[in-house]
Amino acid sequence: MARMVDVAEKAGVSIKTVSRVLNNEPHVREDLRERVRKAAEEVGYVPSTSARQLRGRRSYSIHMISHSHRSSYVNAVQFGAVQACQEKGYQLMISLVENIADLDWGQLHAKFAKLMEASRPDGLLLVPPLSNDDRLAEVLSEFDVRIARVGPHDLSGSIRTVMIDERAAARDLTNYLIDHGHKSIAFQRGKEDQNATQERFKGYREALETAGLPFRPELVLPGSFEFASGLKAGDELLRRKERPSAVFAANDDMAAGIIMAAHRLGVSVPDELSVVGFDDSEIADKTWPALTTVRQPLLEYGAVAISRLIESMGEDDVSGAIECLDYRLIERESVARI
Amino acid sequence: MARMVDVAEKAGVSIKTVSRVLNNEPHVREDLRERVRKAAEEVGYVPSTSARQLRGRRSYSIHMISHSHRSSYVNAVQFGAVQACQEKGYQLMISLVENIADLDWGQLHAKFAKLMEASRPDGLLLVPPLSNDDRLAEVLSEFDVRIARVGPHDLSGSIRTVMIDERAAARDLTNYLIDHGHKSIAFQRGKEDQNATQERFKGYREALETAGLPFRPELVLPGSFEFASGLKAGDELLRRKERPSAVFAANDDMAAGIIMAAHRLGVSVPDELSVVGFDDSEIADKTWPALTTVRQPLLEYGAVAISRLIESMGEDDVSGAIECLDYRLIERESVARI
DNA sequence: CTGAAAGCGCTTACAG
DNA sequence: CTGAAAGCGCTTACAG
Repeated sequence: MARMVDVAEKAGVSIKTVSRVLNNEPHVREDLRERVRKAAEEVGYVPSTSARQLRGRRSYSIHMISHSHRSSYVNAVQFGAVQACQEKGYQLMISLVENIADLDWGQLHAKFAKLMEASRPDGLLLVPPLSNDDRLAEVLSEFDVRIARVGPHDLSGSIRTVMIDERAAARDLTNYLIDHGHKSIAFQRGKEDQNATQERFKGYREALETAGLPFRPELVLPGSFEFASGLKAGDELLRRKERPSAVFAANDDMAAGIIMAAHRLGVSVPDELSVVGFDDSEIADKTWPALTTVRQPLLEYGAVAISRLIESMGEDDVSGAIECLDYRLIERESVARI
Repeated sequence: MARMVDVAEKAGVSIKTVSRVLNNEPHVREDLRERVRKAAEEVGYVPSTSARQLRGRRSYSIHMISHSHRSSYVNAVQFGAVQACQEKGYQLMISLVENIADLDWGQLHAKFAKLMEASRPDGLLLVPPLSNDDRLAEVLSEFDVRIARVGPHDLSGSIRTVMIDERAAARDLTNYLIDHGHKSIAFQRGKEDQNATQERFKGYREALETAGLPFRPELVLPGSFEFASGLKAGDELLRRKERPSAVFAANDDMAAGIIMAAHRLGVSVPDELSVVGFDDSEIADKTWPALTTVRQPLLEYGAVAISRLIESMGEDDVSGAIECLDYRLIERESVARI
């Protein structure tokens, strides 16, 4: 393994000059710079991460904190994050932190203290539902790390956030149903402590209001973002005497559950019931009929959040800029014109 | 941040003694051991990973090499691996290596050389399809890392392997269909370069043979393990004049595709066509009807592979033990008795 | 059984 | 613009 001294020797300079060139620092003549780069290339130099970490007091790593592996949302964000990290010479580490609701403040603090001390990441990437947890945000503010989060947020807090305008997307999707002639549209909510639930619901209501359609509370169903809750809600809804002509489920998994409930009861989708979801997750094109939904740029979430995090490492700026990315309505086969 | 000297001072011993205690090395009196442990606890000592890495020439990290994030198989294995790593004080890093088939030997070697030099993992965890690539195995053997892989293998090579007996599982599943009265059973193959395809197919044939049923080549369909290939194969199969009463798809995603093809053509599942898959992946209980399949212990794959890898770090033993875990047949609603 | 010294490969702080 | 020295926090190799 080539070290810095080897490069320095080859180029006929001191190791400090090599360090300057390789870290893109100023105060090196251009010809020396060239010579060093060439020498590094020739000896096949790769910097030792552990030495940089030890002396530089930085870890060159970012920790993504996730609550579960059973989420295609999380996995897609992770993929984008891994790619961005690889490009910038950082490592992405994954930690699973389950059931934080069960921990009191002290336990939560201790858990993260241990995690931070063991790996000392330069940055943290939070994904839903952890990115929605105010208590967690408060705990983390006590540590010296940059944080970025992904997912919808109202409050312009002090944390860098990458998201889409979920309310606008939910409005668009509801309008799509209205444009197809639907006047009686049910809405299934997701978990109550997630901003996604609130934002998507607000978009739904706003679209109804703008179109002059009545909001009917009995058409709002509870949910948990899980497939099983869609199955249950669909079953309940479809056994009613008066059925809506369409359902907007707050995510695709629940929409898939509603579709399965319809199959079981012999209700034809979309002819007797139109269904739309949200996210465009794995299952969206594997239901029958395939789901009309909104695509979130999940890979981009990860990539953008990581990039901002790394860019901010040098700066003092800890302000919580919110970055809104583009979403897209994906038209498939689960909506009928009536 | 507490360092080793702080612990040593508190305990009234040298830092070498602290190092011995914390690394469970011999040659320390029990009372000193106790004193050091207590001191470490009191000052809240957490070892510096980078210092250990730098001096010890080990990274305390394991790299999981994966081809894609769009695989619930990979994600589940990863989850098990992360947990095992956390328990043993290791870090799991994730790298994505796409399209290695497009690279020649030199490029492949260069790609991995770069990856290994940048992060210097102590071990590598390979998952399908990368764990099936003989060329990759050859390239990796040139580096000084322990390797473990997950997934089916015939050959008792020189790489530690964690798997299930896929052939036996495929036999069981085929027998399940036969026991339900099916005599004409189609089989959809997966990707041809994966051992899973070969093993599952062999199990299917063996079961037919044992039951005295004829093997009919026209009932063997090509596939790629992807949902779309199931859709295509199902469509082709169901348009034939003579249809089998059951299909065994080499994984769940294809089985889900076949079910969708049936819905589209108005063929009732399972009444007119029974379908079984393999893996028990995310989609298996979200199809309609839900899939009868074989569950692989994916979390356990990750956990066991990581444990074996870490255990082997001290040893010289580089033999490629194969470890077979238990599988389980999951009965759902996609098979009819005829 | 215990410890003093050296050194892993870098970056920081300082000097010229 | 360039470099010699010190040191990050451990483990290795050696001595007693």
